[in-house]
Amino acid sequence: MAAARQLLEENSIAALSLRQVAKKVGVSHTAPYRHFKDKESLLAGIAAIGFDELAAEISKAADLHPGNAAQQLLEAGHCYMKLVMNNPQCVQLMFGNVLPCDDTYPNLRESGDIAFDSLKRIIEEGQNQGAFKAEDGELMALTAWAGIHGLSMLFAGEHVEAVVSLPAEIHNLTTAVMTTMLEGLKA
Amino acid sequence: MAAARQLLEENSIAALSLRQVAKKVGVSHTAPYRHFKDKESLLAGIAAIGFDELAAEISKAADLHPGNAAQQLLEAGHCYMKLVMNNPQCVQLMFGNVLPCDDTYPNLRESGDIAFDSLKRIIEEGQNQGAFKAEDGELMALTAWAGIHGLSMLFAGEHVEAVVSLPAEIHNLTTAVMTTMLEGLKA
DNA sequence: CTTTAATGTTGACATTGGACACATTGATGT
DNA sequence: ACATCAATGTGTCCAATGTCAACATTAAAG
Repeated sequence: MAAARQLLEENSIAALSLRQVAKKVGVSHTAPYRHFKDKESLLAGIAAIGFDELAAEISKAADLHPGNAAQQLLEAGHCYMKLVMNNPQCVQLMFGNVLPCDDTYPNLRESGDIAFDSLKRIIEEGQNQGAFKAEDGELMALTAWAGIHGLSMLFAGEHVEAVVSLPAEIHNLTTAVMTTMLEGLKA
Repeated sequence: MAAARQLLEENSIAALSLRQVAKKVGVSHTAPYRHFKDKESLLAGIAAIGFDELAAEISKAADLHPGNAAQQLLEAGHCYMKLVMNNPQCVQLMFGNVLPCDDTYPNLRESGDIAFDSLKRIIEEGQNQGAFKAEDGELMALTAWAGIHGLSMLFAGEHVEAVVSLPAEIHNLTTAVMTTMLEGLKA
């Protein structure tokens, strides 16, 4: 899976072939089928790891700023952005319509839910602190998720002017956009 | 291209083959190469059409509510969401990292810019009306774009609970999320 | 020492993207 | 009327790929 992930990021998602992975690992071209039913199954495994890393990053961001939900959310946004920029192809796998989102891969769905929960915890903590308005927490978490997600996807897809390709610039822009979005969440 | 687009939405983006398209149109499997250099080139053409339709939808939404920028933005969001839900695979093509975003396909980039401009016009009109705060319009447009984009991508990827699959539910949820995001843009 | 599950190997097959040489055809200039 | 030529389509061929089936190895378990 490590080899597959590396090859995935080196080339595009469509260009990843099981045979390449097998060759990189140094086994025959059908050996991967002993570990993964499908090509899709391997991809689902990689995507699940991506969600796990995302959840870990968000939780870590929350721990960094105890008692300050707005700061936690901002920090989580920066982590989200960083992860997307560093693993664009993997993110494509996680959020693109490449994999079925039904219960074909229970691990995948579960990992995704855990990541969303870690974000929801930040929102709820902010509500308890009185920093965020006391509306439907799920809905507010979805709003925050959508904002960060959309921004990072636009960046990863290079749909923002190429001027803003320096990490520092991205950081500033992320802060600006998220600050605006935070306005709507505050109490 | 129409046949290709239909096949694209019927199956996944990876499953689309030029040969299928050729068969559907009733020509030999190499005939498409007279019109498109590449498979990628055909996909780029489809993606460009997608951006054109998006731009048209946003402009139409703006015309629907003259003088009310907030309402225009909300309407544009609903159009965006509708378009994404109706053409998920095409959107995948437009925003996924499938196609190179440099100047390999000038039409593609241009169509994308036009769509973004149509959104930016709404923001600027809102600023002129005094409805939106008078900060960097480009940045505010990016914020709005990110929010709508993220939300619709999450929906299209079925990352939101399956309970919310009815069109009416989606409409309500979109309104709720966008209303929250609008807060940060208002004067 | 046998059994068995895990893992790997070889070989085959269909599908696909793409290159190439060749045929058809319709408009154009003489 | 006739030659020219660009646009379009056709058939053939090849390499890469996903997947399957039959067979080999090997290490743990009884």
